[in-house]
Amino acid sequence: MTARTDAPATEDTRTRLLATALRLFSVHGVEGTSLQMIADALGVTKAAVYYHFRTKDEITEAVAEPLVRRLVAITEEAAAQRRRGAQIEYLLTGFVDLVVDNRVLAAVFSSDPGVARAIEKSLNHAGDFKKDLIRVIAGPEPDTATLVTANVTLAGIALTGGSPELASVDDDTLREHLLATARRMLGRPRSRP
Amino acid sequence: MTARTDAPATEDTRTRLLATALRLFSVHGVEGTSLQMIADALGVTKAAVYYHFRTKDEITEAVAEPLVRRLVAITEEAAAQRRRGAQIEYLLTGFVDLVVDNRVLAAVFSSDPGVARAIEKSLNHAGDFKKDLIRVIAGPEPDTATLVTANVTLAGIALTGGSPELASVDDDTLREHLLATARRMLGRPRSRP
DNA sequence: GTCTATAGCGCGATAGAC
DNA sequence: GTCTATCGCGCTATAGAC
Repeated sequence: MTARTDAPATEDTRTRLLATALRLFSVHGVEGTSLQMIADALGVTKAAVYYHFRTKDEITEAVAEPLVRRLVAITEEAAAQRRRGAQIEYLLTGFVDLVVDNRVLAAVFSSDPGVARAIEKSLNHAGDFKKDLIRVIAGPEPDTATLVTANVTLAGIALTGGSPELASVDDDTLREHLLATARRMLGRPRSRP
Repeated sequence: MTARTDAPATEDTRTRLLATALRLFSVHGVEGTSLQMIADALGVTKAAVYYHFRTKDEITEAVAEPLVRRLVAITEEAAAQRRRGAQIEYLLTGFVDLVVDNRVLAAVFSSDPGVARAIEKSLNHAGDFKKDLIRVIAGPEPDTATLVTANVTLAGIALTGGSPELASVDDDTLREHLLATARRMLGRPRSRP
């Protein structure tokens, strides 16, 4: 029973491929990364890449999947908190951690239109995770003001993580400042008229 | 002296082309819009488009130019205000107006990596307008906390303008809420420790 | 099961006819 | 000022070697 598991030996190349794609996506963006680049970096041909993934969108989705999974998990766990304050606090810390851990990639995935399409089309939940996220932050039946604030905060955090001006800031410092900024926006929703 | 001005009769087609490109960019994004689409929408061939612009980047730049010009003007006028509070207020209202007037396009231009490249490579100031913008908001020699807040706010506003969840909100309402959000973030910088 | 070779098609771009 | 023709490259697809 040494080599008879369900997981095929392909996993290794597949994993290397995803790691390579992730690195290239972070540097050149998704649309800026060609299958040829990925193949060259791996030392194989384009067709070999095509054996593991049938389309570029599938690669994009596979690279994004761990991030989206983590985001969905954070959203669900946040929603499970009893107090509203705890829900928001849980989601903010989780979201900021995610962005800081993936800096450039989070910005690329938040902004690159090709990525948004690939993710929302395939990651089976049909791309509602973004809506769920906003709903936890803004609460049930939010007014427009709250919706706008939630959108600005989350979009701003995601993009700011990959901002070149802040590349020299270390992770812990960035995390702290992003959290402080977010809390200032959303921490005490009851203090609004 | 009817047809002997320096401005060639080409201006008309060029303008139509830019208007068409702007519309298509707003719908499909820049990378999602092919020269063929633009040509078809105009009823000409790709090569005809190439008579007016040498590259797709040039079209992108030309479409973005009025927005960037307005942004640069707003930044300069804001910097010319005497009091810090007036500087921030001027820049915020101008920036929000710009975003609301161009909703989808502002989001596309803020996020699409292809656009960022095209703009920053060609619009002669070498793309420093973004830095200038942040500098007015964050003030001279800003600390990291202020930099982060400024980045989150501006990026968030630009992206939120084009957010599908807020498409049904009318311009005036959106403007009001974006401004309120921004002011809450940046309006009173002295109230920070 | 993993890869190479090769081909089709669309896109951005160029050269040159009208 | 607009067109046809053509090129190189990127994504996709298939046939077949190992």
